[in-house]
Amino acid sequence: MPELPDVEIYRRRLDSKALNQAIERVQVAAPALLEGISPRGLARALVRHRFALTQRHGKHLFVRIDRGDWLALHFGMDGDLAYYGPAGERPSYAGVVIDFGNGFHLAYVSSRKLGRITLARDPHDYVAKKHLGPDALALDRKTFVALARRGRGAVKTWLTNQRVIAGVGNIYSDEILFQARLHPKRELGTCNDADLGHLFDSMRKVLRSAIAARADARRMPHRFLLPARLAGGYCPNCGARLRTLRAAGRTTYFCAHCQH
DNA sequence: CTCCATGTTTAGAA
DNA sequence: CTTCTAAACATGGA
Repeated sequence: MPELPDVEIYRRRLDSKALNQAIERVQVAAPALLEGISPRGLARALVRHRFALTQRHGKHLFVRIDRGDWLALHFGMDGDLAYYGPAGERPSYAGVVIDFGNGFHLAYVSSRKLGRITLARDPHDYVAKKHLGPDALALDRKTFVALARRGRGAVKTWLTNQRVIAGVGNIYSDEILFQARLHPKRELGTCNDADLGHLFDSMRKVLRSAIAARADARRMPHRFLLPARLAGGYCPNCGARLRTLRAAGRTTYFCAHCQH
């Protein structure tokens, strides 16, 4: 699930539970998740330290290690963060488990192992190296419109390009375009100021609603596409059967009647 | 067995 | 150089 809203939920979970606890041990069950650092190196960076604060940029989560670097987490297609106590059970597919002095644990969970864990000097440095665009929720309307004016091609491809704007992926781009009533393949160059303003508003509304719904489609407003898509099929606006196409290399759901 | 999946990177084509 | 597509990554589920 990990697009911007999901990662924001992970960030808040870590923030409310796992800060300022002494790290006693780091177990790496899936070394393939680590990028540019060995299991021993990761343990050396973390053990006897504490997490001080968190930060998020797009789909990337950063955790400041006191008197040290930042832990940078990306979650791929199915990554998750689980926090559990002494009585809790280690989740399946826990690739990295951090044990705290209070008996609690933080686990990076992923079966497909498409995410990555690494150390960064600081978030800014990491964002620059990855060529990430501005965070979707930190972006103001003027900058958004200016970026869009420079963009080319299908609006969905542009919106999901992390080098343009960081945080929007396949699932939420469908929701944003549905709310903005824009066809996923609509050429960006044919969008006027009203279209772009509407797109910006929809992006903020969708991302903020998703965070408020704890990134759970079942808790989202019933006028959203997401719950309908889970249920399997009809436009919550006009009732037409939803259609699919391929855009930006991925399956795209949309309403041909409402989106142009 | 086949196909598909919420992400990213890379190779190759146009 | 830009843009797009397909494949690859690893694995589970329908």
